[in-house]
Amino acid sequence: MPRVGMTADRLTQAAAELADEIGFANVTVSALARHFGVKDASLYSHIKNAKDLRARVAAQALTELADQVATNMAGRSGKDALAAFANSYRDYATQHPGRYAAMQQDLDADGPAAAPARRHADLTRSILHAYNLTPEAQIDAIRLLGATLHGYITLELQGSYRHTPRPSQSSWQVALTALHTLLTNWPED
Amino acid sequence: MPRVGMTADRLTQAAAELADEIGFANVTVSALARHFGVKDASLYSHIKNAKDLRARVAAQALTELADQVATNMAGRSGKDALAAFANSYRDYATQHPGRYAAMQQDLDADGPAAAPARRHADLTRSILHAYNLTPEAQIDAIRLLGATLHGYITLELQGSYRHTPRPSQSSWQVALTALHTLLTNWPED
DNA sequence: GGTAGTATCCTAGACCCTCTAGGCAAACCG
DNA sequence: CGGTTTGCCTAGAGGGTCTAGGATACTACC
Repeated sequence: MPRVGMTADRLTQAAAELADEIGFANVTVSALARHFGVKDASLYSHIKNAKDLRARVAAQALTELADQVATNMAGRSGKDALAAFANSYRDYATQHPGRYAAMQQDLDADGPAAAPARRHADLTRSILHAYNLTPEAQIDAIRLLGATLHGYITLELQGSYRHTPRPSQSSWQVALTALHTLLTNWPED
Repeated sequence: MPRVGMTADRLTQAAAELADEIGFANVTVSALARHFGVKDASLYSHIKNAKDLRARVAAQALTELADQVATNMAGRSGKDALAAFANSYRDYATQHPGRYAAMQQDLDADGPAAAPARRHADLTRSILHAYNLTPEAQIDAIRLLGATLHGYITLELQGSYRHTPRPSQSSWQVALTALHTLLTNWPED
């Protein structure tokens, strides 16, 4: 029995790729073992259990995405930063639907995904610097922004916009413009 | 062996209640059979398979929610209608998280949930009557509205807003006001 | 290069969930 | 009241999760 050379990281990477191919819900310990030509039980030396595997995939995806967001936002501010931020999310979700789905699970506050999740919160806040908001307005704005983008991407990925002639790209542009206008003229009270 | 008197509808109803109690993901044929004090195999005379069961729960939830939305929106228009619509969704999701999760699955276009899903599309469109939009703007508005509300509710339910002092209710009100303002002053082009 | 130790992968097996096939009996219906 | 339907059953195959414990490929040290 030659050793395959599995490590937690290689398993996570393979699981992430598998998620994009067959859907995150179908990423099982068994499927992953099959992919490596190995018995199920062998994986449990590297991962705690199935939930742990999924959390690792989520952590990896969150890190990748945060890197892309940070890169694309570099040197931009205001509307450009907003667009870069939003488009990074949407593009990532389109290119890696399985990984994006992985990020949506209930992830434990002490799991491997906790640290990268905080990075996302910071990146989101950084967009709002240009828009001079009071601390409370900032919280509302973050929530609204996150909700809108996440909601749009989820529904688009789910296929909700496919049965209407108008291209999703147009609606997306309109949404971004609307968010920018809203942030610029945030209701005082 | 006394007969329990299961029907597809009673199973669906019980599955919906179970979903709210233990989470939609944990609603299995086995769990449902246990709940009725019956063997797993017995359920398959009433439902096609596990997927069918879940689709039925989704259909039931969609119908219930559409009824509530329609009731709460009756006689209202403009901002009142928008608020009634949005709050109906949010309240339903809060009171019935399992059922709300059921609605988010990929549901086949020919499954039991197809008809109620169309009702929701119609109800959403009816909100926009008051806001005089061009046909294309209407599509963009529906998408943006749906995305924002769905995104907000999903994130709130997921607990994303629990670790910040500001009450979610305040942010929700701000979001509704912002949506109303946006719809009232929809960007011409 | 031999040997001791460790990490990797294995077999075996328990448990849960899904679903099919076929049997028996309760309920209904003429 | 006897026949048919239908509801629930047992039996069992197949797949996923996970633990315990055994065997072997590698590593490191003498």
